[in-house]
Amino acid sequence: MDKTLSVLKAISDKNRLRVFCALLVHDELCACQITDFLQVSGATASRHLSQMVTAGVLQNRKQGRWVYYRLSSEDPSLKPLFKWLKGKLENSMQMQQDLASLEKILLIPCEELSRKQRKNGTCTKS
Amino acid sequence: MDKTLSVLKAISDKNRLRVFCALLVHDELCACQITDFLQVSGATASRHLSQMVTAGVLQNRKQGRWVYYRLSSEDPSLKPLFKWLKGKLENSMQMQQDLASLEKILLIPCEELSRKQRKNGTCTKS
DNA sequence: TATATAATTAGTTATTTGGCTAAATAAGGA
DNA sequence: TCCTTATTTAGCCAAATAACTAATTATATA
Repeated sequence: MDKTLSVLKAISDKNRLRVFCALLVHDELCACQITDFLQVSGATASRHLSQMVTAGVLQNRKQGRWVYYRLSSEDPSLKPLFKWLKGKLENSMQMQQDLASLEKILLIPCEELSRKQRKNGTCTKS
Repeated sequence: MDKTLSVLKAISDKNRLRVFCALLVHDELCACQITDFLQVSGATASRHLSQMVTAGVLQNRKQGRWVYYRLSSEDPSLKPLFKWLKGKLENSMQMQQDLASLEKILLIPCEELSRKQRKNGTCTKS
């Protein structure tokens, strides 16, 4: 039950659920892209991501200085949950807005995103 | 997304998930039975229950002074989630212990449970 | 090797949450 | 009607959580 609880907790926060949604559509996203998308500090994004990894919802891989996250395929028993969430969320307003803003973010190279984040301290609009 | 989030939050607390499990097995339980089973104050149990009702996870019916709770059948889109949870939880240690303790609780008439709860102030073991 | 930098961890603070007791509400029965 | 009582609501407090900034870690490159 505790394992299941940690999975549920990992997706029952708005920002974490937004990350989950984003990864339903875009197989893999870099930490800096997720940071920009959520409009929170890099540290905050990192903590959310690591909680999701610990719960087994996400997995990550490090490539150079960049860390890429994707939905975990480790535990097949999560599949039905993921599928259910996809059905529930794919037509939500929030998700559509998020996907639109992601499209723009993905056009910007990671270097530039990171530079912007460094400059702004915390992430701000545009 | 907010609706889905409230469903997820409604089941991502240990005590609320335990109530959910109990109702997977026992179609309907009285508030006082749930209170005794969770070993928390009646007020606390009531708050958890009402959160689950608000989220659409449970429904209730009042019969005289007693209020009975069951899993909601209002929203069919929740079915797959419930089914998934059932599969994940039905063999958990916690659930087995809870079901065993529920068996004993169900032997006691509600009047007696309530009397005990009133006496103890907060609920205590045995 | 030294510097720059993406990400994470530590430390702090504000908010949310879950618990309690006490008071209020609602329903049955004398 | 008045009293009892099952449940809920209100008000409070402690613990958990999510946010930030600053410090640390790990990696690429000059």
